Amino acid sequence: MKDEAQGAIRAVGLRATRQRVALLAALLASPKPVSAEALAKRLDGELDLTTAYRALAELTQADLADRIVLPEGPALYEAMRPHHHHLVCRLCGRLEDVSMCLPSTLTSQVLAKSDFASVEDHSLEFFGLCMKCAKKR
Amino acid sequence: MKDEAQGAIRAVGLRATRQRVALLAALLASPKPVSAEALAKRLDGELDLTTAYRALAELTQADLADRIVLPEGPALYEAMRPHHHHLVCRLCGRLEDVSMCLPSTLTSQVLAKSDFASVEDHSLEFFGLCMKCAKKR
DNA sequence: ATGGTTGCAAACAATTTGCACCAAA
DNA sequence: TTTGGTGCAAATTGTTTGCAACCAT
Repeated sequence: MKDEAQGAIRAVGLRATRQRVALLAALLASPKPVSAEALAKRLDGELDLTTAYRALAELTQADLADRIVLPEGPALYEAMRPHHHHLVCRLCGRLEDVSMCLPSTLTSQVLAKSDFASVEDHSLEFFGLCMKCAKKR
Repeated sequence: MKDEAQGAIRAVGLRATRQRVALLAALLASPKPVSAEALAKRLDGELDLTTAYRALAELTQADLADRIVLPEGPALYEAMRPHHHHLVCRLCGRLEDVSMCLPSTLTSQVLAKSDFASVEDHSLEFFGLCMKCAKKR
């Protein structure tokens, strides 16, 4: 796991410091997106929260990590995986992966109708109620 | 404009205070989404920034305003209009409306494949380069 | 060796909260 | 009149920056 992290970091031209390797390894090991604070806490003593923010910014720029911004709370990070989206419970925040994506025709229609030169990316999150929270109502 | 704002506020069961009416009127008058701070500044003396935040939260809950959270910078607000999305320039932040939306079949597929009880809403923003910024490269 | 990287403290940005005063219904 | 709303100041939360010590290459 650490080896994979180390290789990936070197591959994008970054120095493989102890902290960055530990961070990416933790990210790869995490089944769910996590906040910078949670990562720093999980790796208590191995890296400072400031370093976590700096490293996450680098990994995100290098496309080794993905940064998810939700309407509430801190940004969440996950190791880069095939393009996907999320479904978030409005009440408890529970988060599930969504593999489906926009039809590519939609993106080209958006570009065609716009005054933009290019449309390169999008963010798409779904909001609803998870089973548990739906039952409580 | 103020009358429209006052009526709308009363219609959702909120008190039509001077500040709330001014805020919603400003929101209705604004062609583009604006931050709470920009609104408070625009209405300098008419309402405090704190009040702006409080009022915007109420209007948003009452579906009179929409809150847009982008990956950077403060949340932006706009008077509620028919459901739509945005296209944001990665370099200058220029923001354009997108009237197109997800095919409804996509949302039901997402629900079907998930462990959720319902999918009620989504956020969808597109990112690209506006004409001006594309030329500068 | 040396230039990028780290940790700590301090700054910052966006937003929220507490509380005494004020105003809409 | 009374219940909720407002402004101001202060607290919180999330994130960034400055800088001396440090370590990967």
